[in-house]
Order: sequence, then structure tokens, then C-alpha cells
Amino acid sequence: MKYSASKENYLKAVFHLQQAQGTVSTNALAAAMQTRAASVTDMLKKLKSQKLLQYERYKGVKLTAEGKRLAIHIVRKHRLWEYFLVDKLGFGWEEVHEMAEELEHISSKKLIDRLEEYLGFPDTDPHGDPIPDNQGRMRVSKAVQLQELPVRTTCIISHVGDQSAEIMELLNHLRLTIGTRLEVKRKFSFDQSLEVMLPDESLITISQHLSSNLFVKPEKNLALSGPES
Amino acid sequence: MKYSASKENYLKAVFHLQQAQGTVSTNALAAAMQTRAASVTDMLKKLKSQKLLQYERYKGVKLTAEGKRLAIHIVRKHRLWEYFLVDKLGFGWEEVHEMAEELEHISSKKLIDRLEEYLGFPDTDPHGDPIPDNQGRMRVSKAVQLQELPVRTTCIISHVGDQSAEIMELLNHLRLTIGTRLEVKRKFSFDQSLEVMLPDESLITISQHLSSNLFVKPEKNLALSGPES
DNA sequence: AAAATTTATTAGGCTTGCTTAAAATAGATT
DNA sequence: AATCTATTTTAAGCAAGCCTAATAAATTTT
Ligand SMILES: [Mn+2]
Ligand SMILES: [Mn+2]
Ligand SMILES: [Mn+2]
Ligand SMILES: [Mn+2]
Repeated sequence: MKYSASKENYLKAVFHLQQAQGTVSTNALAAAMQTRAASVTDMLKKLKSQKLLQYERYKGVKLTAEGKRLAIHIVRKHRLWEYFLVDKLGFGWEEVHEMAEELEHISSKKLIDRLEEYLGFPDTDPHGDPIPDNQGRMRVSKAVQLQELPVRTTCIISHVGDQSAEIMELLNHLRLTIGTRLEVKRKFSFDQSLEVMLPDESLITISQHLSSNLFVKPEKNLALSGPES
Repeated sequence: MKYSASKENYLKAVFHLQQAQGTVSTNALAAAMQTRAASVTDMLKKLKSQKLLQYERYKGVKLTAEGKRLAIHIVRKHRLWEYFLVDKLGFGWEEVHEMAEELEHISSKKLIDRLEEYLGFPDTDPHGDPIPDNQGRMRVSKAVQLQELPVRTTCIISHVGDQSAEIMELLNHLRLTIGTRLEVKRKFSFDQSLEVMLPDESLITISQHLSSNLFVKPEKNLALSGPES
């Protein structure tokens, strides 16, 4: 069975939205797809008739097992192509999302499996998001928002919360990328901004907007660690 | 300006057909596109209104300079992706045409220029067809049909006449590929078949149908070469 | 040159994916 | 409970790309 690029994009959008919310609203989908609610309703009827999602009018929407399987396969293709573009063709992580948005619709399963092998079975894409394997299995991230860490915690940047070139432009400027180690030095209650220390011991300030979109893996909490001998 | 995959396919088909014939007929295009003549007429009107081709009813069709420029760019993408699939991902030359038929519609110009660089600026695709450069320049092949060579000529296979998996299946079986050196030993007037010698001195028979789809570059004509001392 | 045949175009209709405007339903407010 | 408001659906229509059937033009045959 082959589906249009438009249907694949809808499935992917429902998949991402139902990670955050449980069930997905028509308006949320319209916003994500940059289209109108009426168009979404039309498409939901079609996808329902193909048994790719559960949908009752006025009740929101959820993927079926088959819909989810397909959505994950699109995500897999998207992330493998992004990895290719950065790792092999030398693009910056802020440039690749748009191209992957097209490449993810190339249909050959064999092509994507060969590409994955060629790339050396990468675990995550250039933005730190996990790449599903060819069975659709996907590692679950234990990362938390940088915003939520207490002062004096050391952590490593694991992924970014959205795919916009804007957030990556800012991170490039601040010399922050996936894998960068940070220590949270101060939190300002006035605007929820953070002061963090980089590996070179320089200090930078991070807005609440940015820190809520930066996901990190905590390393250790210096405040709670026992005294060194 | 961005064009649909369908329009790009039409432009490419007109381009290939007008290489052989000068001007292209509606029916020839319908056959090449695997569609109906009525659909072709519809599309020709649209492409004409976009000034991509010259078209007068009942008079056939020819690309404009802009149409040709676009068509060559699609051909460039098609062949670079084919090269990638064979050289980097290890596909056989008989497997890649279908995938390239989709990949050629990926729009990013920067992507294809980076890919070309990554591949080392190949001259020809896996089937021996020339790859246009990023200015649309394309080497002209001096190859001739194997069928046309006189007996005792040595030659090197330069490209195949169509993109079907069937011809490549046969060539794989006969251990013939781009770059293989052949000597025409005999021509049979009954069915126009040829007997040719391979580099390992084995002899094989080649049908007229195959030899008219095999393009070669003549090396030297042994019959005319002077006596060795 | 007329007739027959081939080739191409027009007419009318279908599906997909989208739009705006109007109507219906659900949820919140009084 | 009635009313207001936000959300969602329905209705009607458009463009792209295809189809079949009918018609017209060009070409070949007689
Ligand atoms: Mn992405
Ligand atoms: Mn996409
Ligand atoms: Mn194509
Ligand atoms: Mn080719």
C-alpha cells in the first residue's frame, strides 16, 4: 500500500502531537499542518476509512496500530536522511529539516535500510532525536527540560525541542550543540532565566523560552554528592 | 519556480524524445508517460502557458530554452542519484532507475551540488549516460550501436540504450557491463546476430535486439591496421 | 479527389487536496 | 437552564491530473 505525501505528513503530525497530548484535536492538527480545520476534517475521514486512525466527530483523533507503524516509518526515514545530510554531505543541523521533509516520502524500504547500514546504524539524528530501527522500535529518551534542573546540576544536551532553524541559529551562536556539557549555576526567579557554565568555564545566560526547549540528561547533582576524601 | 513531479516527468520525456526525433508527437509522449493522449494534450496546454515548450495543436511539441534547462536539471539529478545508489549504497545497476525516478524530484539545488561533490564529480551514471554539470552542460557521446560495427572491430561498451531491468538482467548474465572490451568476430546476415569475443577470449552470441541497444566506442579496426613488425 | 484510417483535440466527468462561508455541536458563563 | 463562545463539521467550489467517449484534423489509401 502506498500513501500520498500529504497523508504521510498527516500521520506524522498526529504521531508527534499524540506523544505530547493523548488525543489530538482538529485545530492542533490544522496548526501543525499549516492548513485549515475544514481540510483536516476532510483528511481525517479519509484516513479513518483506511483504518489508519480512530476518529469520531467532535471527539479528536488517535492513530491505530497500523497508522502508528506507518508514522514511525516516516519518522525513521526523516531522521536517517537528516543524518546523511549532516554526516556525509556536510550540511549544518539547521539546514536539513526542509530537505528531509521531502526525502522522507521516498518509498523504497530497501533504500532506507541500505542507507541506515551505510551510515553505520546511527542512534540519533542531528537534533538528538532517536532513530527508529527497521522494526519500528525506538529508544525512549530519559531527557528532561533544562529548565527543570536544580542549580548546581551538571548535564549533557541531548536534544532540541523543535526543528526550527531559529533555535539552531541561537544554539550555534552560543556554541551549544548535542553533547555539550553544562552546569546550571543560577536560576533567576524574575524571568526563569538560567546562568550556565560551558566546558571552557565561560558563563552564558539562557532564557526560559530556550531552556524549556533544550532537553538534557542530568549527570550528577553536586549539591547532593558526598564529600570527596 | 517549483513544478510538480508530473510536470517534471513530462519535461524529461519531451527532452529524451526530441533527442531521437526532432519534434515530439502527442502519442509518442503518451506512450512514454504511460498515459492517454487526452491527458497529454491537457498537460501540453499547461506547460505551454508556462512557456516551457512550443506547442501548436496537431503540430507536435518542442522544449523552449527554459524547458530544456529544467529538463536537463532533472536528468542531472536522476543520474547523480543513480550513481549514489550504486557507488555508495551498493545497489545493482538494474535496481536503481525506479528509485531515481522519485529522487530526481527532490527540489534542493544545494543538495544536488553537494551530492555531486561527495560523489567526486562523476562523468557518467551507472548505465554510461553522461551527467550534466551544474551549468547544464553535458558531454556528447561519440558512441555508436554495436550492431553497426564491422567485423574485427574492437570496442568498449559505453552505455545501454534503455533503462529496463530486463536488458541489464541479460547483460549481467552475459558478464557484459559498461567498460567491457569486445571484439566483433562474426555477423550473421540471417538474423543480424553477432558473435563477439570477451576479454577472457570466450565467445558469445548477441541478438540484433540486444546489439541495437548496446552503444560502444570503437577502439581500432584490426582489418585496417598496418602489419606489426 | 474521395474515402478510409490514423492521430490529436475537445467535452464531460472523476478523485485528491485544498479553500471560504455557513451550520452544528460542545463547553463555559451567567 | 439559558446563553454565549470556541471548536468542529458540513456545504459548495476550485485546480491539478487523470480518465472515457465523441469529434475534428491530418495523413494515407484507393
Ligand atoms: Mn527534522
Ligand atoms: Mn514531509
Ligand atoms: Mn520521476
Ligand atoms: Mn540511468
